[in-house]
Amino acid sequence: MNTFTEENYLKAIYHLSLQSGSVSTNQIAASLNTKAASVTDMLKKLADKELINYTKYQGVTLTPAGEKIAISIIRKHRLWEYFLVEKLNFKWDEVHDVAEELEHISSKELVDRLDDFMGNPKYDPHGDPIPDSSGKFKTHELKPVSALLVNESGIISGVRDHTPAFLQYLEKMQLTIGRKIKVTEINNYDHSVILQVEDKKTHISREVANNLLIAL
Amino acid sequence: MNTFTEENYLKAIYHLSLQSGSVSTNQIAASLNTKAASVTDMLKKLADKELINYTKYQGVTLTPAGEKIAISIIRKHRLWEYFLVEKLNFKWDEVHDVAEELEHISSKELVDRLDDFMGNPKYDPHGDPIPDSSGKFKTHELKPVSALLVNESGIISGVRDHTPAFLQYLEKMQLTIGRKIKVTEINNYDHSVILQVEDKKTHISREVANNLLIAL
DNA sequence: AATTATTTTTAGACTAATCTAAATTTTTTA
DNA sequence: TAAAAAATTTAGATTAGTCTAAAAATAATT
Repeated sequence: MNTFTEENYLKAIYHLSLQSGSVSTNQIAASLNTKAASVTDMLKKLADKELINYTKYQGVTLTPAGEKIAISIIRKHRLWEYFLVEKLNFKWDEVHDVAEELEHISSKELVDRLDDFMGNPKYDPHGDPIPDSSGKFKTHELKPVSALLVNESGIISGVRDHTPAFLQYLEKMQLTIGRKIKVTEINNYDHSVILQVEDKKTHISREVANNLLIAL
Repeated sequence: MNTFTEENYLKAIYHLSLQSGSVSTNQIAASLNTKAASVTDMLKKLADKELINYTKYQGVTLTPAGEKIAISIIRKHRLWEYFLVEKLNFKWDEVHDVAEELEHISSKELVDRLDDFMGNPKYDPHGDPIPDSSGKFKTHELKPVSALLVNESGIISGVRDHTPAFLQYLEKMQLTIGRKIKVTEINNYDHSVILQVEDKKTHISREVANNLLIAL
């Protein structure tokens, strides 16, 4: 088995890889709030265990074994988030930290049973896909609201920013997963957007429009 | 906050205290599968944090602060066991190790909501009482089946041995929590006991009778 | 009460994860 | 392409938890 710390490194590398391919020491350090020197030490250890491909100064990628572990942690994280929101009535902005702890519970049996108990959900409360027991999941194609033109519409299906502040703002604006929205106007000075949400209009900034994702 | 290890020491000391009052270094070492030297080191640390009363060579007791933590860990352990059995269909002999991990999840909010979600159960799957949110719980008076005389009866309400082997044996014999039993015969050579359980008779050894607890 | 046996503590060492500061390598830029 | 800047690694320490072996204290027994 791996330590919590090793799991957190693998997860961080996985998430960073999705954007940059190969991941740098500093990227990992920033993402884990630690120092580059600490990262280097851990990279050596993970390389020894053949969970990452690492050559000095060249950045890292996950090996298949490392990716498998990363995905299993993400599966646990997202299933627990779903549980917290759907069964224990947590709000979607309150679950992250608790799920960060729960994701390290090792029992595969537990996670698979939890999955069944909840009816095998496909997406977590933030719209992120939940890997199945074998690690497979859909990478759905989402795009930011800011990519829509006037009169185009879509269904809110994810967020690019998971911070409580952003999630609380969306909640207040009723911009939650599953809602249908339509762009009625785009301000071409500040790129802010006016949306038709159900029966009322909502004005959001460019930044919010960039971080709110929709499926067409 | 405290580390997992500290929590495990406090829990062990709590359980051992119930029987012996003051707890010795060797008792703790045996209970945690560690060495006496390691225990001494940890006792110093816990004493520094004022979670235990410790004087060299004299054994330890928990301070009120230490006891509060121990009980909160036990609350979590038992609630998770209840969850695993009642919601996720684990068997009562399968839950201990998973609960040993889950009990260290720190969020009090999580535990209290879990408690409510399950309808605030009073006993865990092995019949042990679940402390409430403030740490209070009934210490019910149980006695072993071996203390019953012929023709006396009672309701199975707890076990003194929590090992999977014992629990599986009880399951097989249908000697599970809530069942009513009556002693029909006691063999005065080996002290084995013949029980009436529902509509059939079951023969159990003295050892089993010692570890099976009933409420009158 | 003296000696033996047991228990407990201390001393010193090891691993995992972290850090700061210095050294090295890579990248950028003039 | 050489010098400066940025990124990364190494060296050497630190903390938490553990261990073995030896020393010290307590308990048991003759």
